[in-house]
Amino acid sequence: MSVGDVFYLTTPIYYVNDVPHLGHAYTTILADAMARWHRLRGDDVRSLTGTDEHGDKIAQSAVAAGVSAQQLADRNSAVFRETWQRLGLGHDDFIRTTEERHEKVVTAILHDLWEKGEIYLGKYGGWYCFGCERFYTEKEIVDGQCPDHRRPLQWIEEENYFFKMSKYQGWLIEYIDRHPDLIRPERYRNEILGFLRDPLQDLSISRPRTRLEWGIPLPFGDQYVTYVWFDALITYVSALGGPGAPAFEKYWPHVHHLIGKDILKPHAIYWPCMLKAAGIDVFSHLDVHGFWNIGGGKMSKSVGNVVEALALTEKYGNDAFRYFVMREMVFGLDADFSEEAFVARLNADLANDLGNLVSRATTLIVNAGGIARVPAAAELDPTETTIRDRFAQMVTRIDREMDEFAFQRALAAIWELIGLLNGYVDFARPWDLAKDPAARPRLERVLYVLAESLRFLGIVLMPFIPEAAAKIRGAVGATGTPRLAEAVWGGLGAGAPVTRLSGLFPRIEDKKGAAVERSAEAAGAASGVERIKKDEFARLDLRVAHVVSAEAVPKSKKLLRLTVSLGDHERTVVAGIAEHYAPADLVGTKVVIVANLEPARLMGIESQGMILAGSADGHLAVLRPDRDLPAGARVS
RNA sequence: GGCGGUGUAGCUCAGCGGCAGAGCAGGGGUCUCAUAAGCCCCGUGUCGGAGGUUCAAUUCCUCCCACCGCCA
Repeated sequence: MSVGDVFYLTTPIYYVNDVPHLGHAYTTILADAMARWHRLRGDDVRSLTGTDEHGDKIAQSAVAAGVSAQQLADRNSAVFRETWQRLGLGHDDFIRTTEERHEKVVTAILHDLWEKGEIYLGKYGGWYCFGCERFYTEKEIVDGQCPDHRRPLQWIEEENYFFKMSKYQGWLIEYIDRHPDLIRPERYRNEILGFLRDPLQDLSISRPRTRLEWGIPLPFGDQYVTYVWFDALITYVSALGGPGAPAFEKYWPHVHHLIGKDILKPHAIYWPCMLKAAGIDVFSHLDVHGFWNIGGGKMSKSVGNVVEALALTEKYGNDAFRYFVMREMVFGLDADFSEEAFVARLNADLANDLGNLVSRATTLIVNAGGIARVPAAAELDPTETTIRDRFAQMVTRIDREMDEFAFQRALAAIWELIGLLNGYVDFARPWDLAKDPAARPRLERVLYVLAESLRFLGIVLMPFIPEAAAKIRGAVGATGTPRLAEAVWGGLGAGAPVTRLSGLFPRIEDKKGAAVERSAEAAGAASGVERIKKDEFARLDLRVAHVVSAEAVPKSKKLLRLTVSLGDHERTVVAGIAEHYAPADLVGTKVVIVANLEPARLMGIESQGMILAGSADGHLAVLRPDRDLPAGARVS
């Protein structure tokens, strides 16, 4: 790529039936860093994020919450917006699928496709559960019944509009073949090519209003609304004003879609076919990242997980969080997220290497009374010319790595320089030079190399850790918005006002805590029980629940299916107590449940919680409050 | 079941035909400007297993095992 390029980057348009979690944050952080990198280069950048707000799930959640779909969407969309703000993540545009500017473009594209004969009315048949308001596949069905409601399913044939996607199969395979870097990394490209070896089906793009009102009406069939995926993908285009709009003409030819691997198929298959049919150029790149596993380490033992990951930003700062997710994960692959790994990175890379370098360099300069002059290139010794040359090579390398979304390698390149500079300080020994008046010229040269290095680092670090980068630039007297063009050796003037900058990234000293933890683990190993802190216990949401109904789960000896009330709502809980309690023993009584347990599927039934019971020698007793408490009362 | 991927030092991974590498962790040494940070030194590990191709295989091929992904 060359400087001054146009760059359009999109994150997925996040579905608002969920709160922002680590996965959303990761994508948005990458997008922010990538956009900052291109701005630094001097490119004409536009970045987009937003929220996807139509569809079944939103409509259902709204009913459950007792608000309108629009109200729910407004509320949840705002949560995303606020989260990005809190994490310091910017974007040029935030689009919502419920906005008029979007609906207009969707309607226009649908109309166009209908006129071109790309859409037809067809019949679809499937097993439908009126309780769940959804179709089930043959595999999901248990004994011909809905796995959730245990009610007979009905075979429904309904008419829907279909997009003639199948006819684009051959074209798409050829297109992907001819554009090796369309889908990156390669593993996902191969996955899509593998998928395309089987026949492609036409895509249902409508839902009848008898089932779902919450969507964009089809312009050619007012009994229907548009299927969410068809609607949501078009945001990438509608945010630019749609085909023909000035922003569209400028930015669309340079679009990069950044997504997680979970939404690969709609982006790599539906979307290019839709674009082709609509006569719009296919996006230039689809960049696919992996998942964070929150499994290993401390967090798995705790109840919370995803939310805790975001809480680390509050604890350690946005920059540290950004740095960790970009440095730890190889773009495209999965990685493990744990507080231990986070703290290890923070201490080793940010505190020991970078923070300490900044601290010692600025202290040395300030102690020596500042830097007095800019040395001529000829005065540099071999170590210093190496540093100068390595900085130049580093810029080229970051550019290359960022072109491939290889954030981890771009950061590794910067940290190689940081290591080199720490070595240079030890080698040059400016504290000794300061004791010898005759060594003053040499001292000034060394300090200049350090100050200039910090200025350089302050520029290239900006996309990755913007707050720290600004502080570093400030410490060597650089102001304003940095540009990559300034990342040229020798840019720092004579007598630049250097100020001491210490504690940029304080070390996380948790030795005491770690020791306590180890001894607790040792004690736990002896007794078979691990000790936990009080706040860990507090993460359990224990509630008094009123048992509304109970029934044995068919074909299971142990399981009872209970419907319990928590006062403001009811939920289904599956308990392995059928050998000890008859359903009638429980109905009408109050029990204690773990209310924030991750839902689990038992015998095809989703259990949203766990009943507390004690057991010994084969006897089992359900815990019940010995005085009356209202359903929903908190237990602590 | 089909297709694909991965398996390399305690951990995370790079290398992908020519004497086994990095970072972290661990051990030893050293400086004192610095955030008890830095710097230097220390790694024979059946490169998952078994065959094969080759002058030479961690690297290519076949089979097997384990894990993962996509599809059914």
